[in-house]
This record gives sequence, structure tokens and C-alpha cells, in this order.
Amino acid sequence: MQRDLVFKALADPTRRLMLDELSERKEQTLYELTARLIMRHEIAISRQALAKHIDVLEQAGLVSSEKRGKYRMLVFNDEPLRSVVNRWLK
Amino acid sequence: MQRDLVFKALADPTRRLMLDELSERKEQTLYELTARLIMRHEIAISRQALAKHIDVLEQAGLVSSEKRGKYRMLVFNDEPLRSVVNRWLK
DNA sequence: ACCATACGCAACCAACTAGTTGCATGTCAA
DNA sequence: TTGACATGCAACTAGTTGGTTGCGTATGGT
Repeated sequence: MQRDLVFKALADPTRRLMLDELSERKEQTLYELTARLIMRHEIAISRQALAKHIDVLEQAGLVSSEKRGKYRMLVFNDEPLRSVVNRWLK
Repeated sequence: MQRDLVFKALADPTRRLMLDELSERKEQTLYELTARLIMRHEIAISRQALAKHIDVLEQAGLVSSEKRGKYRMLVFNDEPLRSVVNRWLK
């Protein structure tokens, strides 16, 4: 969609780590992702900070989310990545 | 090389415009590029600001530069782009 | 009904960033 | 040599960003 939002989203290492996790397990709740990031990658960060990151990723179209009960399900979407680099690669 | 520098470099729309120009005409001086950006794309920005952007792009490995007389020759390099997106695309 | 839990919202803060202006330097042509 | 010109360097500034803390809300199990 909007190139700018995609690149801005990718500029942060924490968000890229989140994409790493989400590209591995395509569907997980925000809670799962948060726990996974803190435990497996030992990053010291609050839940709210990660939620803000998810908002950024969602605005860029890299993640879509859906409220399911009290959980927020997250799904990774690689389409923006493909379309965005085609400008310079051939 | 360093993923972080590449993504940070790509986060700015002006720098992406510079890459557009450089990917079209692979070799041009900083002066040419500056003139081209200001005239053809009508961006209002100083020479010094563009020079700083080039520094960022060069640190990311997306552009290499070489002093040739009083000019600074710029060359576009797409290799970092390829290696950097392979993590999520298959 | 109750309460733990998964999440949303908002205010605040320090650090970074993109931009500017001003001045210095080196190169080339006349 | 002199001067125009392409570039480099440094200080400063406004705006953005990633993070925090504190509190509110809705959902689901017991």
C-alpha cells in the first residue's frame, strides 16, 4: 500500500524481530507473541510498547489482527514486502 | 551487511527518491544528483541535507562514493537490498 | 457475582533525526 | 594567482519516535 509506512515499520529492530516470530508461526495472539519475545529473545520491553509496535506493523499492512474474545489474534502478511522492493530489484 | 543500517536508510522518503535516481543512472556526481532531485522532483531541500542523506546511504552499503577531482562520484549498489528481504520472503 | 487476565488509551519523557545556517577547504579554469 | 564552484564540517533546532507509567475496560473461568 503506502511505501512510507512499510519502510518506517521495518526501520525498528524490535519490529523486525516481531516479524521474524510472526513469519514462523503465522497466527498467534498478542499475548503469546509478547511472552515469546521476552522469553526466547530476552528483550526487556513492556507489553504496551509491543502493542504500539503491532499498531505500526498493522498500519503498514504487514500484520493483520482480529479480536477473538479477550485475545487479539495476529497474522503475518508478506505481500507489502514483495511489492515494496520491486522498485530497485529486477 | 548490517541490516539495521539498511532499514534505517530506507526509512526516509527523500533517501528512497535518491535511490530511485541512482538506480536509473548508476553513476553520477553528488552535484548532478542534487540538481536532478531539486529540478525534476521539485523537492525543497538544501545541498547539505542531501549530502547527509548520502552519508547514511553509504554507511548502509546502498551507495558507494569516490572522490574524483572536485566531484564526488556516486554508485548505486542493490546487493544489500536483496540480502535483507530474504529473511521473510521465500 | 467475582476476580484474574488480556488488552486499550493517554500523558509524559529522553533520545534521535532531518533539516537549517554559517564557514572552511580543495580543485580547476582563465 | 585568483576566483568560481563542488564539497566538507560543525553547531543548532523543531519534530518524531520508542519507551515508560498509570488507569480503564471487557472477557471468561470458578
